Amino acid sequence: MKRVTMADVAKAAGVSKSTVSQFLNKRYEHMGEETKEKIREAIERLGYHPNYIARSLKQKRTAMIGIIVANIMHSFSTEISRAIEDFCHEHDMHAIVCNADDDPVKERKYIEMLRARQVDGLILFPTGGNLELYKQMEQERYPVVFVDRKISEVNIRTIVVNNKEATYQAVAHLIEKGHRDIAIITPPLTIYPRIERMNGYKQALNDYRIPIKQEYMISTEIQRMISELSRLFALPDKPTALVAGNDLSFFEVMKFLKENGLRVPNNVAVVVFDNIPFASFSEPTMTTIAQPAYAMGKKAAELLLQQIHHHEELPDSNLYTFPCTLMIRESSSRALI
Amino acid sequence: MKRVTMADVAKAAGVSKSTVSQFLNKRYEHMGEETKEKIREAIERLGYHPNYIARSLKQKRTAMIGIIVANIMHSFSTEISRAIEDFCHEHDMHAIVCNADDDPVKERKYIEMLRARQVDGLILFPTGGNLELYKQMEQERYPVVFVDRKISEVNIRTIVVNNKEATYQAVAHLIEKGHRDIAIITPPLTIYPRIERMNGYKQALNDYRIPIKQEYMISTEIQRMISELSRLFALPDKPTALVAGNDLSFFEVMKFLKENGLRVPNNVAVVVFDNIPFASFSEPTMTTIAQPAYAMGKKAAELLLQQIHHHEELPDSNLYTFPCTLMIRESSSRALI
DNA sequence: TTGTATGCGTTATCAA
DNA sequence: TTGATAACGCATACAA
Repeated sequence: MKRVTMADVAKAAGVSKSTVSQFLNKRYEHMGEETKEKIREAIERLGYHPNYIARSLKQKRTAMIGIIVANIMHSFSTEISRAIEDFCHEHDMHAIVCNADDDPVKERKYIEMLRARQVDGLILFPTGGNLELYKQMEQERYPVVFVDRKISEVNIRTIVVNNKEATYQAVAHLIEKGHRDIAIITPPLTIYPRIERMNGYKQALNDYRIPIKQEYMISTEIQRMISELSRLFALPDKPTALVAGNDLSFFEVMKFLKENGLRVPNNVAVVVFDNIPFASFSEPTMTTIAQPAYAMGKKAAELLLQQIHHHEELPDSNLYTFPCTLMIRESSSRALI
Repeated sequence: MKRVTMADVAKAAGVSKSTVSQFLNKRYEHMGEETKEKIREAIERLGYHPNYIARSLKQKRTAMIGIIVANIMHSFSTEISRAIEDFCHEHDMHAIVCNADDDPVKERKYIEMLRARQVDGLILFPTGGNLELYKQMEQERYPVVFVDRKISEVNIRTIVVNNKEATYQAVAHLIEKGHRDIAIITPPLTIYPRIERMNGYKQALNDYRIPIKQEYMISTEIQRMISELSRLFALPDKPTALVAGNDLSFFEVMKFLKENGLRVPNNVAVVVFDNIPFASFSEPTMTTIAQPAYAMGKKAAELLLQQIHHHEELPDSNLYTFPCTLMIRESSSRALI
């Protein structure tokens, strides 16, 4: 398995390495037809394939970008990654996807690993736990785009959705269907979008003059959700509607309801913040707050490649907010009388 | 953003490049404590980070492997990828995931791209459309593991499941519940596992002396499934049970049933070949033929890293068959009287 | 214990 | 139009 190099090709074709290099880079404007043919033949005969590692070393670019997602188990993450990959593909770039599991230590490790591998830029779902590192990249003008979470301490282009407004709209929808006992369940309020979603929930209740009850707001680890839900539904004034703060919370909710023989929407209405692949054909169909993940990923890739290729200055605003769509389906459509 | 190199560190610390290199590779058995300290300090002060590209060029290894999956939209693919990544992670390797979309042209392109990037090995869901390329890798002894599909023309380690037996078992289960009109729907029979599943279906019917009907066996593009299902359920002897050959087919089946007001399992029993994330809490819960995807991915990674690190010879048998588990749930449990 | 010299496979600069 | 030659940043054999 000894690799054949450019030098081998050059020797076989009876020309110099530089000529072969020219040929490979399609810079054969003034190259003798006969020379080209010799090289072509030698490449074919030896089965030569260029070594991108060597090229990258010389050119100081790898044509690769890194993606560090918060949690690969969220379909939101995979959908965004897919969009980024598609965009990269169209621009002769490649993407390496890493999973930080919402852990700042892993995040740091991956940022360092990817930069050591000389990726040309980074798309990051920031945990928020590596401020100095973010700042360092900012001041080095290393190409970076943040997705899903705003980090106010740094000035880095960021793609987010209108978490607060979208949740507000969903809660308003439930209220208009007659619900007043509306609970919300999210993972711990450690990151920006979860806080914003919770704020949207509170704002809606406020605006509709419905008192906020602490016991209706659950923010806890996925593993503890089922037990918290038991507590919630043991209350004398149990909720008639439930907002799941993301897809993983929603799965826990569904497991809980199933186990306890609670029917949707008859016993409780459900709305979930996230795209659920089977929402449109589950029984019942599920009302979702759909994030435009594909468009967001595409935009992130676009912004990153812009930085990589044109070294552009940051515009005045570096926050790109995408609107969500409330997809009203059966799980929340039954009016409460 | 000018990179700081080992030479910079050496100069700043007042030592030579090689000493710094020794230090970085933890070969400081006989290194002066004072020298170490100087180097440590210089690295810290300059913010030096090693360049893995340069290191890879020299060492002729990148500590990266490539994964080329058939179709990233299958949860099977993502689950396997995740297992491979986890295993790599434990062994200080990294994985690049590419999506061939079951297209031999894309597959070839990715194989060439990944090898040009000098990945140390490849895990491949082979399309079957690049035999010469597979053979070439085999004879070059380039580390490769195949997953999901057996390619009989080459002698490459391959991880598969017992497609035929598992499908047989699922169909037998339906028969024992009283079904005799059992249909099966799969994507086109272009690849090994789909053919095997279909064979398992036929074998079961044969063994139970149930005549095989051509019109009960649908193998077509995802986009055309809904219309084929319409045809199927317009038959005078419409089926009472349906086997979905994979997750994407299953989604089409569910969409179709929903649109046509057909209930599971009352109007039709359903079994699906693939892990469905929500199978255990959907309404009804879904009977699945569960593939041990995580274990398969782990094994694939293990076999690959073995080849990479130990250049081992192929054992007598290069086929690793994993058994599936029939998870009987509500969608198929109602006995037909 | 540390330094010098050389090479990894490519591209870029400049001559010829 | 093509060819020497010097980088790119690191690792390593060998010398000091």
